[in-house]
Amino acid sequence: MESEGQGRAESSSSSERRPRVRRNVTAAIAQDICADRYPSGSPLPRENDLCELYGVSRTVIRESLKVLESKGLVRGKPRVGTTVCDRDEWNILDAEVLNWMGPYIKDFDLLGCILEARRTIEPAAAEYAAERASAQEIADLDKAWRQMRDSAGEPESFTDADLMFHTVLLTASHNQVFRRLSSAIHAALKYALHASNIAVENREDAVLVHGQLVEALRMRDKTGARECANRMLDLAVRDLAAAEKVIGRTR
Amino acid sequence: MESEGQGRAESSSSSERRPRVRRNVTAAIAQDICADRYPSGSPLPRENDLCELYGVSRTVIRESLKVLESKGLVRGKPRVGTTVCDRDEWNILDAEVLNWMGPYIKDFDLLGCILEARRTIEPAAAEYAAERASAQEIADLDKAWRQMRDSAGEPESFTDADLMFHTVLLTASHNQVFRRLSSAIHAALKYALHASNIAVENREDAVLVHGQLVEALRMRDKTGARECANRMLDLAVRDLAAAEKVIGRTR
DNA sequence: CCGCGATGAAGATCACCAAACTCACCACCT
DNA sequence: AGGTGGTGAGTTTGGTGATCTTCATCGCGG
Repeated sequence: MESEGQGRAESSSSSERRPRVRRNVTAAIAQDICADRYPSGSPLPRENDLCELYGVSRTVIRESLKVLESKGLVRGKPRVGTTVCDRDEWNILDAEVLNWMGPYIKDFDLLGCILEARRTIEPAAAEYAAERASAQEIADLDKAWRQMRDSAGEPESFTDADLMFHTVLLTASHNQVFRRLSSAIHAALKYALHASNIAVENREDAVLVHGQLVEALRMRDKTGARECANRMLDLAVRDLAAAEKVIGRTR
Repeated sequence: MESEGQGRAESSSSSERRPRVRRNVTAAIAQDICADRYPSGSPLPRENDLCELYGVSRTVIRESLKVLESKGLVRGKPRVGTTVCDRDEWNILDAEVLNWMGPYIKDFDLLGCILEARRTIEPAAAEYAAERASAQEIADLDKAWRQMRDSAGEPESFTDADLMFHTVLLTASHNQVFRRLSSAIHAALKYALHASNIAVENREDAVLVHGQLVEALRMRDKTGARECANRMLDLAVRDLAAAEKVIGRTR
């Protein structure tokens, strides 16, 4: 109607083509939920209000809510409204959810759980990878490792390489469950590693162990791979603890 | 033959009396995809055609497609069409997806992967459960175990109890990732156990090991719990192999 | 061979209708 | 007279269909 605000003709001209209005709206609502703007257990505004709040039509809002519902973030009951689900009903194994939560993960509890899971899963994945990884995958791991080695002093690059390393490792396990888990954990890892890299300055030991793991995979040494993964995770535990201390002190 | 298959009506919540047309449509499309009616990599019919195929309006179709897209089953490109994603892009860690796939899991590869993952995860979860399980959770496990013990000859009841047992076990680990995984694996397990219970007649050993696990948890015996879980999974491996042989012969 | 427009399909909005849940009000019973 | 219970209006989500916009694609013509 009158107030528009819905960039109709001008906004689509040159700057950003946005065929994805809905995607942004979904993310926006999700992030508002993650940021506790809409606290757990309480109702969301009415759909019509959400339309105005986010400046889109009700159809878009509804599609977004359906997606959010399918990921367990909210539960829409027929004529009573949409309420935010409790955090442990969220599908935290979904990459998108984790991405939305990422910046707002305040409790180290979740990061701890993920680390615990990694501690369980990655050694096994490394072992499977030792017998199943393709040459290409080993090469990718090696490439990621070299990037880690060469990017001392560049936390950005280091984190990227680290992420790549773990993603490829899980993929190389050739287990569909682990593979999927990797894409989910990727998101959480991004923030955990970021925190770690802030807190920990000395990454040489991590580089060393990662390199040994690649070597073990190359040798198809299952037990060696498992041990390397274990040592890698020992370091991760240490780093998370350090990060927790730093972050905890900061706030 | 062609339609329905919808009969398995949500074992989850009790008063599930939501009219929910869209939910059914989403499931219908998803199951058609899982049944390879729309093969991987090929385009879905146009949205307007889907409207007629499933007898609903375009809005409902679109909401369904958005949900499906958010779970990685399909990928909608702006003005090109919606295509079915490759199977390994599907979010198989999503309970709904697994439920849709369930009846159509034809490759024992996925079941094998899940079993592999369980072999990795459940012993660790058992160990964590040994130190963290609440009295209530142990009681629930005990209850599930007794139901297993007492339902010899009733595969239905036995499977239910078995499912309950593993779900509670994962929950009792008090690790959010495992917990979430449990609700996902639950769906797959349902079909795997069903197959196993058909193929294997003697469940006494399974009952025995499950009982020992409960006992270990009660004693807070971490290594004992881990060992029991390992033995449990040895049986599961055996059972899946047996099931594979039987099913493989059947078709 | 290149560009230009026609075509077509998805993205997005709007205006409805339908169903059912809420709540307040009012009548009826104790 | 006061509490209980039914009823009806209003509200809110579920669902439909028409309409407009925006581009990707393809074929035609310069």
